[in-house]
Amino acid sequence: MLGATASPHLSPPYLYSNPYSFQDRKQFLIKLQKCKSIKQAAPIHAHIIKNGNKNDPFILFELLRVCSRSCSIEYASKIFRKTSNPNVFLYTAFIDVFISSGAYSDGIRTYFQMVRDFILPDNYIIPLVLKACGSALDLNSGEQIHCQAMKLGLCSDRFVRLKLVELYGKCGEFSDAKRMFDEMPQRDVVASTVMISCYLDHGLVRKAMDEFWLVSTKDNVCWTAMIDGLARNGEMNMALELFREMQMEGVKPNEVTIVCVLSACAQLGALELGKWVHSYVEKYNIEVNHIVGSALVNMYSRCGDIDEAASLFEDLEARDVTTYNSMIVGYALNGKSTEAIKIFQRLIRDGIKPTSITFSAVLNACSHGGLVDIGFDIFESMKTEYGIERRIEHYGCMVDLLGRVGRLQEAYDFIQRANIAPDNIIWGSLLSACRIHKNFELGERVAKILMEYGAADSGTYILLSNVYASLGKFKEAAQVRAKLREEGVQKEPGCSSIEVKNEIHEFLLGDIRHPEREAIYNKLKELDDMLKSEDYAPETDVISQDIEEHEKKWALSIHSERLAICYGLISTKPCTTIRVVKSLRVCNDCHSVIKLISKITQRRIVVRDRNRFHHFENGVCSCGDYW
DNA sequence: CTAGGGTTAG
Repeated sequence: MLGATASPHLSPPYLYSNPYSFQDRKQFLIKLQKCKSIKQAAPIHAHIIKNGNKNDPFILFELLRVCSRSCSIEYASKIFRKTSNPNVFLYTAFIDVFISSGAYSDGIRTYFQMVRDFILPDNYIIPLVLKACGSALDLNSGEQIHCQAMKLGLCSDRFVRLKLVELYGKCGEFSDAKRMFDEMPQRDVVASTVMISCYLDHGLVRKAMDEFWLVSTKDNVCWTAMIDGLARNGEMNMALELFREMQMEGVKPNEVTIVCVLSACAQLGALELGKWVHSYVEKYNIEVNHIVGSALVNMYSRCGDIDEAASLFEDLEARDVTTYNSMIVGYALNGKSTEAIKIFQRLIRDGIKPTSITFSAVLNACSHGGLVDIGFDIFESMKTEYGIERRIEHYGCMVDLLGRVGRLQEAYDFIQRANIAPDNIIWGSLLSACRIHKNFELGERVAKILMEYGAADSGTYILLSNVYASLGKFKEAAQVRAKLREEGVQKEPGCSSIEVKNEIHEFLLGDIRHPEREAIYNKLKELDDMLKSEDYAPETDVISQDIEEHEKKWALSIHSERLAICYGLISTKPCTTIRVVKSLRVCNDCHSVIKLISKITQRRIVVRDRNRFHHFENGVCSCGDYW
């Protein structure tokens, strides 16, 4: 490899003629086992070659293991290509390099190559490649390997079975998965966890739960898988409930559990519970590695406590690019554009390589802050300075940025000029800008482009119908709504939630399920009357046109965020901040009303919508009325 | 003399 073998006087004629070689060989093996990266291994490798051990299969095996740890496919391929007659061990190690780098199909291909070369698979390599088939959702290869395992009599092996369950489960073949699972001699917690995770991956929450309760000794991984899966399926409250139950059962959460629970808190905006989890981390000495650190920063910023997020970020011992990303996203979400850019600059100064996500975050911050020039500088630098491919979401940020400051025609030209095919999100954001800046001519042009797409989501349709409504073109607005219905695009129900005394209360449009509904609606009425004296006129144009005007007003005032705020007003102490999380974007009318409510009640109201935070204080919103 | 469970943030 390094050309050292060319000089015969450097290599002994026989492999172990050097009396020190045996000793050296053992040392090499030990040293390689300790290597975390190929960089650390390179000098040892050079030494190995000089010493004449370079064809030793055990040494080669350890070298390939190092490649696995540092995802060095190229280095591994070079080594492997030079081995003559690789055995099943070397194949296993080599394939593992592909799989741990995420190159599943290359791993699977190499396995079939091995079989063609008449090397018999063993009970180690079969589970390895089955795992790859599962991860790549390659059912076809998986079934072939299943057959081979049967012919070789390996199907009774516990690990083979585990991976068969995983393969079929991940591919959604639940009857096969269940059969593999049930045929296992004793159902163990690991196999159950695999089944549960697979159900949850496919949204089968009920089935996962049933299986979960059947596990007699649930360990923390099993609990974690269930908690995380619930959160991923939008069952945030159930996830947190299970977390409490886990502790009552005396099962100690690990780092992963903490990360999953923090993520659920972040999504829910459950600040109090998030804080509690944070104190739990400190109390039980759970290691704040960079993943836990990022999750904490993320939780605080998504719960609207950006100051706490920032001070935590400063105190972290382990920071990597994702930690920085979380902080940038946090500042952007909370409307602190300059701070976001400062973190970005610090990241660069600290010599960390930014990722595609870093740029989405920082460009998003520029867009929220209307920082056009800085935004374009950073956008340009992506390719020229950092060699990162600019993707559709980055172009989207730029369109957003131009749109926000009202440079609509430029935004349109930018889309036309971009060497990337615009999607409906990009057109949608321009459409939204046209509506806010009341450029209906361009708005309609964009609307027509969007209609041609056909594949628009419910948000796009609603935006479109709102533009028509604003133009007074009610017939077209109605047509869009009709099209929405006829194409079966589900309008996602808006849901707002508020955390009061460690409990999350959820409200839908016009919700009357809450036990304190009467007090809530009384408050709503009371505020409504006060608003009248504040010269407030509802913006009913955002409501579909097939209902009466007075009904429209009512439809607006029972928007979920108002119900949540009213509940906050009656259930929390005066002067405390009210924090509400909404699943959709805040509508224009609610935005103006909440501004007024913050003024009338002298409360700080923090609303997180689908895209960002609105910090309302004394009649003003941090978003500057553009979102 | 070589090796293998299930659950992590944006």
